[in-house]
Amino acid sequence: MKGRRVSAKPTISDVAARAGVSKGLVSLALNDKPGVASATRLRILQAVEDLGFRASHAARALSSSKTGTLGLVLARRPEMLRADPFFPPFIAGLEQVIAPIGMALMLRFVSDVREEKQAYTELANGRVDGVFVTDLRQADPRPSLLAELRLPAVSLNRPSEDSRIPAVCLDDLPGVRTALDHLIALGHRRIAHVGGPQEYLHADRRRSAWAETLSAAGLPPGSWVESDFTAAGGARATAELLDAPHPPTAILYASDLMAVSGMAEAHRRGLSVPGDLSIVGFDDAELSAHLHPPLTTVRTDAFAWGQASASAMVALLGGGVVTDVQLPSASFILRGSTAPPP
Amino acid sequence: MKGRRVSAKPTISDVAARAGVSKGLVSLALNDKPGVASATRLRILQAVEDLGFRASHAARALSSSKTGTLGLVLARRPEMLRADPFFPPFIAGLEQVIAPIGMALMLRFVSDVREEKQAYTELANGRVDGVFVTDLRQADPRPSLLAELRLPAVSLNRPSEDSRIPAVCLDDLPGVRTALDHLIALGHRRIAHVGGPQEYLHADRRRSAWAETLSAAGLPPGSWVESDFTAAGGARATAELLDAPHPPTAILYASDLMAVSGMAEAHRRGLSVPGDLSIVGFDDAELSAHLHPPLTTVRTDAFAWGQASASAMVALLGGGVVTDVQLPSASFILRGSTAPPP
DNA sequence: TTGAAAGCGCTACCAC
DNA sequence: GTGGTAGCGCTTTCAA
Repeated sequence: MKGRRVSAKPTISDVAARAGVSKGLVSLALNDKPGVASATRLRILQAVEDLGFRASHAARALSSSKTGTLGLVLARRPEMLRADPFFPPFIAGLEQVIAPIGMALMLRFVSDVREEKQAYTELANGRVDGVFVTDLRQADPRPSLLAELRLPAVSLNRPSEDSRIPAVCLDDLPGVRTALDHLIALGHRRIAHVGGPQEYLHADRRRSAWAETLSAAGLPPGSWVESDFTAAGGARATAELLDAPHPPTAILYASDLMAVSGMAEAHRRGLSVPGDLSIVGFDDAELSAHLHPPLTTVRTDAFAWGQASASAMVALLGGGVVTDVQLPSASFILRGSTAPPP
Repeated sequence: MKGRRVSAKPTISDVAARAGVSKGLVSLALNDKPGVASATRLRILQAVEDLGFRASHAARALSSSKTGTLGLVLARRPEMLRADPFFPPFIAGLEQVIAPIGMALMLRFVSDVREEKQAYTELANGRVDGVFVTDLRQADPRPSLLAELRLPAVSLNRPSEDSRIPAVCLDDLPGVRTALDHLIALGHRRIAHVGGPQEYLHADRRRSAWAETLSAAGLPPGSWVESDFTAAGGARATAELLDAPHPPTAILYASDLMAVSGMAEAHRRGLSVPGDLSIVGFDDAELSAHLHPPLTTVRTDAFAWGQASASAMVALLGGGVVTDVQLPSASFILRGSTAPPP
């Protein structure tokens, strides 16, 4: 027999039949579109309720060519991802704005550029409506790839090259400048830097802000080493800096993780922090405020960044003209790991 | 005119036309199904290549009722998520097995049980083919919800209640037992515990393993406090333990994050670690090996857990009979934060 | 305001 | 082996 199978999910046709209207009307009512008499609308909504109807995403995606999902592809080595304090709150911020409007996030982890390209290509193929571009790199291939793929995108900060991708910007510089000004005011003259891979725009920018602030203050160029955002890397870089003939009295790190392992390296050498060596991190990780001494650092609001990025994406997909958004800059968090030089 | 629009994505019909065959055959060829002459198959593949054709996910999902996506919903407070060392490698493990077969992961963050239920309900509605159930809780509502939703699932460890959900199990106990045996062998008699929220099965199990091992060794019950997996919580719990009339000489924590902030709390009180207080964490976070002293801890292979979970899911969706999988147990990592009691 | 019907781009079934 | 055709469950015209 052709009757309603016992436990099959109700379809829009079932709703239409029960409400005594056509499928088309049900569709209009469900999507809050105009042109449905309110009595009819009520009847339809009642039928939806009675049947426990929920529209199929797949069907909706096919006929409207909107998936209701957004993509985030993360290209990083596992160790770098492991302790990254940025993405959890960033994603939470995204979710806070997209979940209420029925959208969801698709996540991809990739380990090299080839996989990355493939991931975007697959996502562009009817899996997502748009993607967030994070961790901008030098000569980043993604803006042009995404343009080619015609995949809407929102980027975190502005890519170096021109592109039509709207950007949600958050300036790290004020935070690191304030940190350095504080160190300089304390009397430090040899302030070193442990940076992230300079391939990343943000790592490069933090390093140049450091260099420029030193120079603006009339100090000689400081020493620095390019590290990799891992704990091991931070310790190694710190050792290298401390082994130099004229070791620094303060070190600015591009991440809290590296700063903390750098602090441990200093302790291992019998140096006290901040007595013998001042340390400034970057990120304000969950742990940082609870260390001994608590870590002086620079904070970036990843949650707000997520919210703003998601809002920009929603506006973009809605066909709006999206202009760049500027978020409050990174801020300096003064805690206990900085003091006058010995 | 009705011709091919200049830049529209090619469809399966375009491929069929170019190869001079029917859509059905193209579908068979694309999905490696039998019944296509190899010469024909070659011709089809060539046409696919020429046109740069990629099958639409939405269309495939609708007609096959398989989305090719898997869901992961994380219900936790933002602070707990922020520094969680488990999910990044777990997700990387999932990706390693699902990405090569064209599947992707959909992520949802929710903050309470109501949102959680809604998230699963939405995912069940044609957004994913199955979900991973993590962070099992006491009287967890999810097994029955998922059964009701008829949403295939794989859980990490076995829910307390009976359920047909296949589980991928990893036993924490051996790791914590070995850790305690080590402490006991060192001469410790007052070994305290800072646990996670006991609502979580894994937190509860770690606590009972601690209690049982003490008792099995003939020691009196130790003191413990229920904390929340945050750095602040770990420090607070440690202070409470240390303020007691007979403070412990060693503390076993349910997470590295709590252990590290506990260590800082000890330092703040002028206690040396491990001289005055021995500390054992749980997780082996990225930072832990690079602390001073390096943290003795218990390690769980989250990446392997992800791989195994994904494999179980693939088998489950493939219609196979999936039996529980047992992974190697958590292992004890002896480093520098443990020593004989003062 | 409403109904009927034509797709969206695939998969799957049934003939030949 | 292969071609035709009927859906999958929606959205979106176009008439009425």
